Amino acid sequence: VVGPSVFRIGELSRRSGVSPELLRAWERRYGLLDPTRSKGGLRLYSPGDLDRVRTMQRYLDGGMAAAEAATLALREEQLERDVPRLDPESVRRELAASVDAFDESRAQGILDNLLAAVTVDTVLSEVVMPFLRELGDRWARGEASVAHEHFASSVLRGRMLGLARGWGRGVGPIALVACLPGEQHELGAIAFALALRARGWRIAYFGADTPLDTVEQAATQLEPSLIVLSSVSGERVRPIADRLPALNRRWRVALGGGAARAADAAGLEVLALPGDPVEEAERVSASVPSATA
Amino acid sequence: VVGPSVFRIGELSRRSGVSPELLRAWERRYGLLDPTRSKGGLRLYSPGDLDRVRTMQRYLDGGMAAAEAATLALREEQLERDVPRLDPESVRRELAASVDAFDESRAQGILDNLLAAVTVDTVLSEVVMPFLRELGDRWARGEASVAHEHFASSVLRGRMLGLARGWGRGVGPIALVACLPGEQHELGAIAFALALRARGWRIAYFGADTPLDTVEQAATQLEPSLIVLSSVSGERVRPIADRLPALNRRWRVALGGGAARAADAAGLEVLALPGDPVEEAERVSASVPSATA
Amino acid sequence: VVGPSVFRIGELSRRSGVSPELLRAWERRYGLLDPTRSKGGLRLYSPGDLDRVRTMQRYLDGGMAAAEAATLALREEQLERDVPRLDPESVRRELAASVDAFDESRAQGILDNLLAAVTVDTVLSEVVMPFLRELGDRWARGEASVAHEHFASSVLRGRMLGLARGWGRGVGPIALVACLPGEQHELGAIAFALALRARGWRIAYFGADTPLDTVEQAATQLEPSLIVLSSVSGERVRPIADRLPALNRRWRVALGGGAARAADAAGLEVLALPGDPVEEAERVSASVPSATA
DNA sequence: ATAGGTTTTGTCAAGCTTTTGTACAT
DNA sequence: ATGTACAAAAGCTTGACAAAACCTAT
Repeated sequence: VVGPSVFRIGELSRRSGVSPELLRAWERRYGLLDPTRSKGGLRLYSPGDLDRVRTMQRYLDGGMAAAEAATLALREEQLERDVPRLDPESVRRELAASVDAFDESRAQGILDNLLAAVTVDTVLSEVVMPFLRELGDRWARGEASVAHEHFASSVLRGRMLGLARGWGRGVGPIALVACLPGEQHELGAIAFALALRARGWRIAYFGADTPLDTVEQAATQLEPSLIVLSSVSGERVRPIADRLPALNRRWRVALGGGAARAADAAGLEVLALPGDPVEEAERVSASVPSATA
Repeated sequence: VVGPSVFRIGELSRRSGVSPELLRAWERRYGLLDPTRSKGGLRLYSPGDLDRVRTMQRYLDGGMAAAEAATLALREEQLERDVPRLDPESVRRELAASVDAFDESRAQGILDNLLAAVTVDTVLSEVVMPFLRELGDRWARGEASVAHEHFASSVLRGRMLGLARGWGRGVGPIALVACLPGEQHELGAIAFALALRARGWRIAYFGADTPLDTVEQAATQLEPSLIVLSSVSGERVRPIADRLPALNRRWRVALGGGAARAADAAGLEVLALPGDPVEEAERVSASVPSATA
Repeated sequence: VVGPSVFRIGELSRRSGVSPELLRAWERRYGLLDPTRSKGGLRLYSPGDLDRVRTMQRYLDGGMAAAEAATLALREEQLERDVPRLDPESVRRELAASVDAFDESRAQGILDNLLAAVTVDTVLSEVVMPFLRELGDRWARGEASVAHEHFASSVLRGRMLGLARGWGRGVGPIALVACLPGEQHELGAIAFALALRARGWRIAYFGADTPLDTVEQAATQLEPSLIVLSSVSGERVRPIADRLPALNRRWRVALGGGAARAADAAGLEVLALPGDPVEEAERVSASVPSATA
């Protein structure tokens, strides 16, 4: 991430304007730099090291004392000058770190920055969904606890529902979104609903563990253009498989997440949305006639 | 959120103009500051501490005794932290205070809190639009400067255009939104467009000072369900009044803001939207047939 | 023009300007060259070897020591790689296509991808600014309409102001950024401000068409380390030329864009920033040593 | 506000090693 | 052409020092 180690101390000094002695002092005292060494023991610095020295200089110019300047230079994020940007990989890593520390305000800050820089679609498909997958994997490997998973999903759920505010309003086609009976994981469903909303749909959202009767009753009243039922695990499908055809006759029914794969396997005729919520939303949305005035 | 502890007492003194001895006295006597310490025992202050000192100075300048000033400075911070107030009145007051101080970051924070709690519609009609009106009034009374108006509208515009991201996507009816030729104030137009977006419309936005030829050309390409032309002042209407009927024959044309009142007066047959952007958007949207699947 | 495809050490020396002894030393010490041999044992070099020697020389001139220069010359490809493959040309073409179609959502998608791949600096100087220039050219040639220009600048402005969120926060030096009276094009000013932000500055931004009184008043309150006034056209400078010296005495004033060239021509003593916003920001930032509060 | 002591930080020096261009002998 | 030698330039480590900035307590 920092580039090859190519400068000796003299060159770093020339480029930064900091004397070699001082560079060594900063290394020794604050660990500002950690150069690799040549075979003979000479320090070798990378372009990233040069950046770090310059950052340090900026803080010094700003009136900070060396020790504090160095601390800040070492953890760039703290200093709140972070330009929002999206490197999905590192954002996910940061998000993971904040979840590990149960640091909600940091997590919110990361999401704030992200949303300031980039569309909701991209946040969902490049950060949120991959992050959830990774968290699941880490949990499976025993590296993350149930507590972490709970924490992460409550933070993300709150944030996404914040974005969702008002999503039932308007003139677009209506999608009724719910999780299958027994299913507690809502995030996939919410992400899908948000992506539809970004495409002008109106959303009626029913959350986790929704009985089919509820769905049917609501649908009778709302006459949605699409009913989306979601579950992570495919096992939620079997218990209600015999009721889906009736539902599907009357409305257009789609299954999302693990349920989609199970439905495919079971030969159900419903629309399957097994993939990334944003992509599937795009696909579904493209297949619906557009509104006219 | 006070930030990292990075200033030694000398720097805090330089930035606040309060001597180090006095800063130490305030700490000892009133507990105004509670700096962390370096390994060697030096005081380390955060940017938040600097704010507190400045608040203290404000009270002192106001003629208050040091003890009282300190108590108030401490209490004020307490209040800011505890009360995530949603009372529109006080939110507008806070927003005004942050604009008076040209404090972008505080203004953003207020808007963050607001948007986390409340729909975009509400933010627009309860806070942003009234705030702009008040700012205009204060300006007319000589209490606010052009500088404040410029600053405020930059911040709000950025924020609202942030919310706008992706508003061209989807399946809803298309609204072409622009400001009349010569009109530089975009905020009303953006607010209206956002409110339409919240109702599922697709937006094509062309910004300030848009020539009618431009509008016509874009409309030919996009075939919008509605063309919205906005201006604060009614004077922008006369120069183009003779061209509106032709436009209105081919598409549905609406005028917003001051332009609406002027158009009414001039007996133009276009749709007039003189009121609050959100209400007008609701009205317009209700009158357009909804999309069906 | 094409020389022999192999040459002996004397010829390589003449062409590269490196003494034969040194060439042999580089071969022995760093394995920089691996010449074939003539029947009699003479070294035979290829044109590729000459390239490698020249590369080595480039690095040496760049201040690197011989061992490092050689290592880099040997894995040239490795180094090129760390510029993430981004073809600015084609991105700009795509952007142009989406603007031609007034397709906001596609434009946002392109920008999302871009921000995921490279820094804000790069987006500005490789894509946004060149794109705007091209759009201007296409407009001059009658290939793009005012509608397209309006549309594009709305989208880009929203995006850039999104990235701007929080740019007033922090501890860096303050830059007051505004467009000259009469100037409506803000994108250059915003780009410059973003580039400064990425270098640790705090930004107070006042937008298009800002009266000098406004600037002065805000400056009195903020005491910025730099005042940046921008305009595309040089004509905005004359009307206010007589007021600049007074401003410049009290604060450090810079003119950006077309205004910079006009100011130079008029013999004004202010700092001129005629070039690419990112480069100029780098230059300014290096030359303004300290923030004072 | 002052006095007397401590911490922080940039700089310097001594003594030794590594690196590298050039020179020379075979 | 090869191998060795050499000396200047640039680095390394350890240790020390003094000015500036801070501390506490009176």
